[in-house]
Amino acid sequence: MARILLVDDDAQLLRALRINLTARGYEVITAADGSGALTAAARTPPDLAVIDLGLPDLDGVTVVEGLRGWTSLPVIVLSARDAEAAKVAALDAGADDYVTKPFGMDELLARIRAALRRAAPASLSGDATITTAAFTIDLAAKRLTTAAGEVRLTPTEWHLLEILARNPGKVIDHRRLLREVWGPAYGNETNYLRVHFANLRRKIEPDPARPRFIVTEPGLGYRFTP
Amino acid sequence: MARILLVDDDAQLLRALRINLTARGYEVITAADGSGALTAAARTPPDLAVIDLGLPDLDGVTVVEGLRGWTSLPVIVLSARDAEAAKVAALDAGADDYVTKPFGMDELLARIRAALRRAAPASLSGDATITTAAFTIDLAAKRLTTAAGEVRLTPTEWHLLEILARNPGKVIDHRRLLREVWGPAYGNETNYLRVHFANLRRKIEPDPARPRFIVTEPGLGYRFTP
DNA sequence: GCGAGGCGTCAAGAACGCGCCAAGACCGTC
DNA sequence: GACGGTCTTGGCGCGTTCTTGACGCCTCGC
Repeated sequence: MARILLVDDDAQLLRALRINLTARGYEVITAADGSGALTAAARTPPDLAVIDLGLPDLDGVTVVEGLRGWTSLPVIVLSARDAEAAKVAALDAGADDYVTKPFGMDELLARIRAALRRAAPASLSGDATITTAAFTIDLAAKRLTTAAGEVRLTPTEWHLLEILARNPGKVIDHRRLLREVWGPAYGNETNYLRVHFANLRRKIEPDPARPRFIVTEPGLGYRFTP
Repeated sequence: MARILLVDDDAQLLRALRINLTARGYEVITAADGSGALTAAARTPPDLAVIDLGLPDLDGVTVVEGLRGWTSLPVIVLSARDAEAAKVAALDAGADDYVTKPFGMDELLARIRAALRRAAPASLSGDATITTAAFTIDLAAKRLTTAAGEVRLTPTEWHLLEILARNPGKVIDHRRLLREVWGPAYGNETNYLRVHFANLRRKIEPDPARPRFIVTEPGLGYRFTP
């Protein structure tokens, strides 16, 4: 089920939330401060984040902005204050929802459900299979079959192919590819892309020397053309 | 701009909301009861709906379910009651957000912005295309097609064209073009512009010697005329 | 009429981005 | 501890793109 990142410096509350969420089948990872939250999100990207505004190191709004730089996962902000200005700032920074402490657990759970429900179609986007003249991608099952049979891809190769396949015809930035696959700290290591796309092409392109589906747009990025 | 459907039986509140929203550039349609809301939404589909829970005819939750049957537009529910059960019911019925009366106008506006921002990529996707008599620019996919077929542009050519195309009809300063493409340290190297615009014109103008779409404004800058 | 500045054009060298190869580092499994 | 798979890192060659300088044309002001 969905993985949720909890960020709060109140150990009590963190524990209560973790118990409630795991009891309902969510996978929970936690962080006690802002920088910890950002690294945790980069290491094991969650499907949703619940972030307290009053963190010991960074402002909650800063954390939201840090996440929004490279991912569009839903963010629910918690806050002890009822200040309207803080709500507006957090929402405009990219947060999806705002819950004021003290809150009822059922309400938070309902808001989490609502946020995940909204995000679901975007990430799973309808048919989870994409077919081209040379191969078929089953995104849900993580399977790729060519005329010659099934092809095994490494995790990184999947990640790259998935991003391209979800935006068919569009050029995807070097930076965006690096950030989404390797984390927000990356952005200039284009050699990573060169190597992994070379491997990917060798596995799925009929003629890897003259790629037809994974096209390079020099200086811009890569494009998937079905 | 975005069209918003307001549903409330309190004429006072309806008026206040309408004034605030139209002042910010939203198009507003209103309904005073549930059935009116459903027919209004069907006739002129809004981009977002704000629905009061306590309506004279139908329950607000019923209205949300009625909308969810055929559209996925974002719904924000208003309610005078602070009952948690009602919040949970509304959110699980498909509402995206829940605001308890009395609420601050700024907060509601921020929540509307957040909901619209979330919905934007799904409904606008691929809308970033500009068409002229000679070619069409797809900014999202970084594609430019003329009558003769697709044309490949270099990164700098894209950058320059994009700036002009996003401000159609407006003259863009030499300095601004240089700063946006080459960085803040540049500002006087107008020869760069001459060379790259010459290349660009050779690729996209029907008669590069007599440019029709990328016009030079001597001493000022360049202008894009669709 | 004449000079100055702005612009378009061209061509050559420099710089860059990309594909490719191969060796080393890392990690979990047996 | 050996092993296979995967990811990182560095280097090389090639083609493209960018930069740079030079030249001629046009317009405008004197």
